[in-house]
Amino acid sequence: MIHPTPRLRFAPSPTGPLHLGGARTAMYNWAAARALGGTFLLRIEDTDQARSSDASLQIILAGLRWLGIDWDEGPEKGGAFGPYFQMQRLHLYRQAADELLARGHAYHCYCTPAEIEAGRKELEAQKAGFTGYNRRCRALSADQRAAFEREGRRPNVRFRMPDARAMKIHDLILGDVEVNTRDFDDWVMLRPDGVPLYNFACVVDDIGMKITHVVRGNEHFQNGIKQRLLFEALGHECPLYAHIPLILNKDGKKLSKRDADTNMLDYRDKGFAAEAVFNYIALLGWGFSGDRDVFTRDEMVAVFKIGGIGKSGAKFDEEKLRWMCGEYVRRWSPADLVARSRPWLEAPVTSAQFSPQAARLHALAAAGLELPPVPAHTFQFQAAWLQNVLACYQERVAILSELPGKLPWLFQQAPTLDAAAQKNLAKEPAAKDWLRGFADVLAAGNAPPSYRPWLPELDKADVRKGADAAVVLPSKKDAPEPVCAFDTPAQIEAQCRAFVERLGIKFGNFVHPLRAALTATDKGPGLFDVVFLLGKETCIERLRAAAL
RNA sequence: GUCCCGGUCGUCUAGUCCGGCCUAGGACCUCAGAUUUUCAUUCUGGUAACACGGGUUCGAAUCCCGUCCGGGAUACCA
Repeated sequence: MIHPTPRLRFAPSPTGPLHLGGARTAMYNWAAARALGGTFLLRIEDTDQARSSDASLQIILAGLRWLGIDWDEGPEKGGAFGPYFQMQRLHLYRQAADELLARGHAYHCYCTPAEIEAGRKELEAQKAGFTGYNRRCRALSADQRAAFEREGRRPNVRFRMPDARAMKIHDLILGDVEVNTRDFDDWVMLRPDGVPLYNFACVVDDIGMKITHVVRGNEHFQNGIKQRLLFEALGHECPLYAHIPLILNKDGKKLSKRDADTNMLDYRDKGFAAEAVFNYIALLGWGFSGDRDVFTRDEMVAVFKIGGIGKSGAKFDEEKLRWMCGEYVRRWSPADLVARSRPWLEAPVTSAQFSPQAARLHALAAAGLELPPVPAHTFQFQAAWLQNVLACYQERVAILSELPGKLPWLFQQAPTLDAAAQKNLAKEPAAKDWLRGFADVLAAGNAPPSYRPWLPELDKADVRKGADAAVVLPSKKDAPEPVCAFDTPAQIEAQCRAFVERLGIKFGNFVHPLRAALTATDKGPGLFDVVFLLGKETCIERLRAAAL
């Protein structure tokens, strides 16, 4: 047999957002298609008309795009095997159903839901192992059918399952599994209105779209049995199946579409990096190697094999996702860091659509935080300074939404001291004198000029006079001393140590009130990077204010 | 009820197919220490698992059987 071009699909139903499990299924299909050099397509299973919506579709597509899962055929793309929406393929299902009806693989069923339920109850009462549809309409005479029709009953079409056929099937992940058709229903293929149900539409489309590998959640394993039989009845070879274990929630149960916090876009809106989320999800049931957890999409594709997916369910661990995000944030170039942080920092823009800015507002409001106003022109006219600022936070942030809450000391004229800062300021009785003294040291020194985002008249010129271009922050221990027209952090530190020595106090004792006065908190970048970023005038002002 | 699947540190996993290199490796979390002007990063080290019981074998996390536990399916949802 000539091996056909691998074709894999992700077939979501637009009845809710893209959740974790769906994202992972899409990812594994995508990775397998890329690894096999095949085609990855998207098919929209919108036959549940009551619950499908265009809004859900858009959210699903946005989620996939955000994760970097691109498709070769499907919505917005087209392709030679379309249409890719099942509701646009109804004629194909009708045609296949007629064929099956004619060949005796399917039959019309006139039972009402109540009758089906009654039949099931009866089987239960008999303590029958199988308690599905009682197959009453399997052998209806022409007269019986006509009578039902006269009653106004509209039939659906059921698939005639083989009576008791032992099947040995192979699954790429589960291996060989033995099942018996007696444990399965004569399932409904087509509703009376001609809209197909999942198993039927799925197979007709997998045939029509020449799908070669099906990777999907384990909840579809039994459907796979029905589908194999349908392929056979239709005279086609079935694709290779791979049923992957479910992602479990904290309670160890199947993740539900209705778990709001599993919407992929929520992770985007909370500030998680897309690559990190991708990387983390890939790890839920699959291992890159015995000793590496962080890898790129390309690296994944290079080694991905469907059979390498694990068999047991995985619980989602947000702690590890968080760590993963930090790993990615720390790998970004300074320019990337600025670009990716921007939506979380910049003053909100008006937009009818979703914007990360809007999400940021929510996040901040929820945390009870004041907005860190980073004016748009700061990005434009103080780019070097801002880059230094953010670089100082690169290893202090894992999720971008955490960033704004850390920056008020740089963007407010008089940031409010938090409890820790107040404590550090009050600890040493002489602290105020020290601070006043250090203000004088700075006044005599040559620290860079201050940039003050809070001033109404914002200077669009380079108020920093090139200081940030000359000194790359954060300061590193063994880095060569930069050439700068102003005092560098290292030089400021030297001045500080000399000052402390003159005073005859311990450096460690001085540093805490100094940080408190300057940053209004007890955390943050290196102290002398802080002085450098704040600039001469602002530092002197804050030190003298704190000394009052 | 019936059918199917699964079960290695708290969590994600490597090892299982082709028994010995496994006194079970890595990562997250956690704890201790180092570095240090805070926080963070980084580094070092520690705690922590083969669900249980029987086999087979010189030898089992790996093969077989049973038990228990967990999950999925059993829709005119997908």
